[in-house]
Amino acid sequence: MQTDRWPGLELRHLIALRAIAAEGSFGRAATSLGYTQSAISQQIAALERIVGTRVVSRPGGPRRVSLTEAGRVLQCHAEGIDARLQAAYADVAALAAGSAGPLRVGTYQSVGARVLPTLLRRFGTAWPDVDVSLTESADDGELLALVECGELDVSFCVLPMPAGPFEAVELLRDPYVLVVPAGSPLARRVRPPTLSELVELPLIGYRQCRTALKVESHLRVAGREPRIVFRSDDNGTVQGLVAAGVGVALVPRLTVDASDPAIALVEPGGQIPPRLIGLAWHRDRRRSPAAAALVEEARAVCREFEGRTAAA
Amino acid sequence: MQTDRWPGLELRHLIALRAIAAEGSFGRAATSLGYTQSAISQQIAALERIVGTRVVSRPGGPRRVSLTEAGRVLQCHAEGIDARLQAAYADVAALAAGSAGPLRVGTYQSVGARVLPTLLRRFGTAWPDVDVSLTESADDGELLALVECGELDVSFCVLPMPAGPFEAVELLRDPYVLVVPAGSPLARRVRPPTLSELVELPLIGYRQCRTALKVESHLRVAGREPRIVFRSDDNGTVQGLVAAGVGVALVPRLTVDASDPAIALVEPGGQIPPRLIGLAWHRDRRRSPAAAALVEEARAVCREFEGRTAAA
DNA sequence: AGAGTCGATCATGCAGACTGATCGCTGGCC
DNA sequence: GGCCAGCGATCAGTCTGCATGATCGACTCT
Repeated sequence: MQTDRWPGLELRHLIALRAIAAEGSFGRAATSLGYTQSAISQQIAALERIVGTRVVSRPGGPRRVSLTEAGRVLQCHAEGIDARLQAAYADVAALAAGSAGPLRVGTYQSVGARVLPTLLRRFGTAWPDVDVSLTESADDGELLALVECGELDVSFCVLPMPAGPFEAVELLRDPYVLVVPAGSPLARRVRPPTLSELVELPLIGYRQCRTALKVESHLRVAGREPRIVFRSDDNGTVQGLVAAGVGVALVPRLTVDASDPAIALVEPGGQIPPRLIGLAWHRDRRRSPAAAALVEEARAVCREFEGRTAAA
Repeated sequence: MQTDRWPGLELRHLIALRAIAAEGSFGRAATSLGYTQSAISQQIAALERIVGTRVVSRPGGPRRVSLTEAGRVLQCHAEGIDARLQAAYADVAALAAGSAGPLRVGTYQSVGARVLPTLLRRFGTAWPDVDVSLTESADDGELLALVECGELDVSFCVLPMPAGPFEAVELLRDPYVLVVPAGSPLARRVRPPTLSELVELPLIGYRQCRTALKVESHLRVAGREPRIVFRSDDNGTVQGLVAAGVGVALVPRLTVDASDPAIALVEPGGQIPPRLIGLAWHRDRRRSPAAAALVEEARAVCREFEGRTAAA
């Protein structure tokens, strides 16, 4: 343990450092932690004595203090340690709940509608004791944040992931399709529309989805700004707007309910890279047998799913 | 910080837990930490009060204590936190040393002889202030352990790496070649020798190299046990033994000094996957500009190197 | 049954963490 | 230019709480 390098270092020192970084002042950090300014002053003094370097630069006078470079490095590691403690807490809590404990899964609409039903049904028969709880969000970054702080055990996500203490497996490649009204002339076309044709169309887009931004910037490569006539994060709404003739939508196939007679799907021409859907978990957390089984089951379900759509 | 989940938790509790896991007894853990048994007893009691679960199972009587499952989970996270603290220490120490500080690089013989000279020469002219110190080992696991505890900044390694808090880039693919004595009939063969022919030959192997084991098990697939007539970890020795006619050696091309007139190189037939050489660093440590530059320079050097050998 | 080993517990002593008050410094304001 | 407000450093005092040492109870092995 750190015994041999930084004897005397305590978590409370790192907590104080972090509070100072957040508040920009010893006094405010103190009140935010329920201490007095004097206590914080002494804690930082102790910390600096331990690490042997100044970690907070005090400009003097009524100016905000800031971390030195060493302080910033230290704070970064403090965040990592904090994350690890959160993971430990989540693990111990999960262990205390036992195998009957909840398995908390993050998901979003498209995955939820297509692969989750099958997955949950199969998993439920294999692990009847585990009760799965779902958390849905339109933005997978939000879900990953919950995974990071231990409030979710696994979560669907779009690959590549933002940086963080995560591990993930790729589940399936979800190609983009163009959703058009059923009667549209586009639906009868033989040649797929090119990227530059796509840019000309009135598009219905998402509001805050990370993948949607990527697709739009992809369209932008064609030279012109895509014309987004409406934004919604609800797949049903997007599809309904297309059916109503408001515009067309370039969306991952999984988000589409293909049985809707009011719309038709068109393969877009330009090579738009498919959306990669994965299943992610906390790198540093213990993988419970149930969670591991869920991941395996999800892979199996998605393999079948891809096989089916490829055959169709 | 953990303030909000486990108030009162201190590093010393985790240290005590770890000592108990290592020693198997409160008393021995106490003496190993310089405490009394009573103190350890109270620390574990406090820890269990904080996390809300028993973390050490005390069988009673003169039997070894052991960690409960929760305890083991906690200890695993404690190791991670310890590693993070070591990384923090290394980072702060490196920062204190300034840009003139040492850049400690782990390497092994073959890389050292072929790519390091060029790399160091170029890096030295670009970063004259940085003094690079080298640590050599025949086993890259040893080097990675030094990276993990912060005593090396970057290290060459063979991919895929053992698990650990590492990141790495692939530098080059190093194909295996068969080293035979210069006069050997093998050197004049047109068709490359097959795997099953290789197994028949007297082989000179390595002693403790992780990659060597992989190659030998690869040969074993051919059905028969390869006949290792001698083992050495020194590339020069291996090559000398081949030259002396003791046997032949199946080694990565980088380890061979091709200018030696006493030996000849033969392309082996069976598809032996090439050795992948990478450069690894600690995932959680700050990448100093010098270290990042070294990595980039190494990639450049190896790209050229591969181009040259591919052309030859 | 007795000896020996181990952890739990209790009273005690003490280090060190926090408090509250005070001082010195700096920048902004009149 | 002088005053004031805000900030951190410092110091003495208090008190929490950690470690100590002795003792007790539990258990195993002989």
